[in-house]
Amino acid sequence: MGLFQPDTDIFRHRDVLREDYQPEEIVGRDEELQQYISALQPVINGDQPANIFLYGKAGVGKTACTRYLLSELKEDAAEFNIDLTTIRTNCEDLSTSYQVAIQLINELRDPDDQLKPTGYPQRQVNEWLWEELDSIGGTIIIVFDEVDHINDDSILYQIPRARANGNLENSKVGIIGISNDFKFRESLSSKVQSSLCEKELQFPAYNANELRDILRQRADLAFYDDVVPQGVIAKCAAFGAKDAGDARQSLDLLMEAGDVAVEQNADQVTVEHVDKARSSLERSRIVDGVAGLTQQGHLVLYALLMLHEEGSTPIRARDVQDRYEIVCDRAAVDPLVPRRMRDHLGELAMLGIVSRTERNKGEAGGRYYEYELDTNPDLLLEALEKTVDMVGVTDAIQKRLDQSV
DNA sequence: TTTCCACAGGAATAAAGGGCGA
DNA sequence: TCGCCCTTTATTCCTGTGGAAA
Repeated sequence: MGLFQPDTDIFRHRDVLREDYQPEEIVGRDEELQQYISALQPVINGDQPANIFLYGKAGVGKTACTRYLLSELKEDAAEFNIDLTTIRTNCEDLSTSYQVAIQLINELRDPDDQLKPTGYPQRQVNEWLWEELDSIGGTIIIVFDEVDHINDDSILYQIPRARANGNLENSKVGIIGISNDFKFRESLSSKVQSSLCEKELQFPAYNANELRDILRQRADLAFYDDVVPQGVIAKCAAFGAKDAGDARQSLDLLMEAGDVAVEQNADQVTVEHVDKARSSLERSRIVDGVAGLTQQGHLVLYALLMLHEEGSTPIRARDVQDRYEIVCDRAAVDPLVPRRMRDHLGELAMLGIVSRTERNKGEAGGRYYEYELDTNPDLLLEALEKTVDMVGVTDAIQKRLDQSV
């Protein structure tokens, strides 16, 4: 027998479980779809499209509904001879309006006429953007997914106003902004709020029943018959429901569980596979999170890890600072000021690596956060050691620690 | 009810770094 | 190469905040 042989085939169409799969039918979002349809109605009437703002936690179907409705809208628009173009931009890796504009231009331009991500004057970039948009003509809907990643909102202001400001003549542009962050709306300047948030749709979290329906629908397409028992569906649904009614998490888990089953040559996915999948997803989440940190982020995490091992957590930022400065000293790196160190702690909290609890001791001690690890420390250490720039640092710290013992 | 603690986190700004056109 | 432009990381300064204590 050769080195390679086909896996046991329990997957019919594995891609059905992927994030970018577009289901033919949306489950459990009837009410939201109705509201969404009426918000998009002006397009079919040939009017200027409304700007729509969608918010709701991760994995509650905002993107899926948008994709689904826009493809329906395109078909219907064609029927009524309406010239409709839709552009989707994920702002996940874009932090400024400048980058967003470049990304949009590149999406509209030929692949051999692309802009580099930096180096042009802002005004020039804007002019190019209006040129590209105006040359399309008709109705244009631009979807900004994860719009909260953009730190300045100037593009969200400029695009809806472009026609009024004389930058566009042939095209009617509408924006759909999608965000996980409820506070994002508040953080927008009032002029953007009034234009972008003409229509607001809120997507509530899925409950466990809706999650089960979604998982069942996808599992029936993704796997062969009788491969996924109801107990597995229920377990994956419970996992998503526990966190935030997150369908994406549940689907990822189901796919990973399927992969585990394939690896083990099983002909059914079992609850044990789900457990294994869960820890493997957790592991890669941590490893990726840690790998994305800067060296200073690693040092802060390392300091917190040491404190955790000593049983000193939960701990307030200023006490972390003391240890952090020692770590920096041993690693021969200049320590950051407390304000900046707190930013790194906040970033760790955002990644879910550490958790923090607000404390308030009033006049006696003021208001502050206490931080503690929210992750398996062994996993963290493993992730830290995997990270290139930490290799030398952890070794150096370890060596000096050994010496000082 | 007012005061006040001690940090949270926003804003302004600087410095370093990297890509661009000319 | 130079000057310009944007990004990232960091510093400094400052206002906001919630609840125990006065």
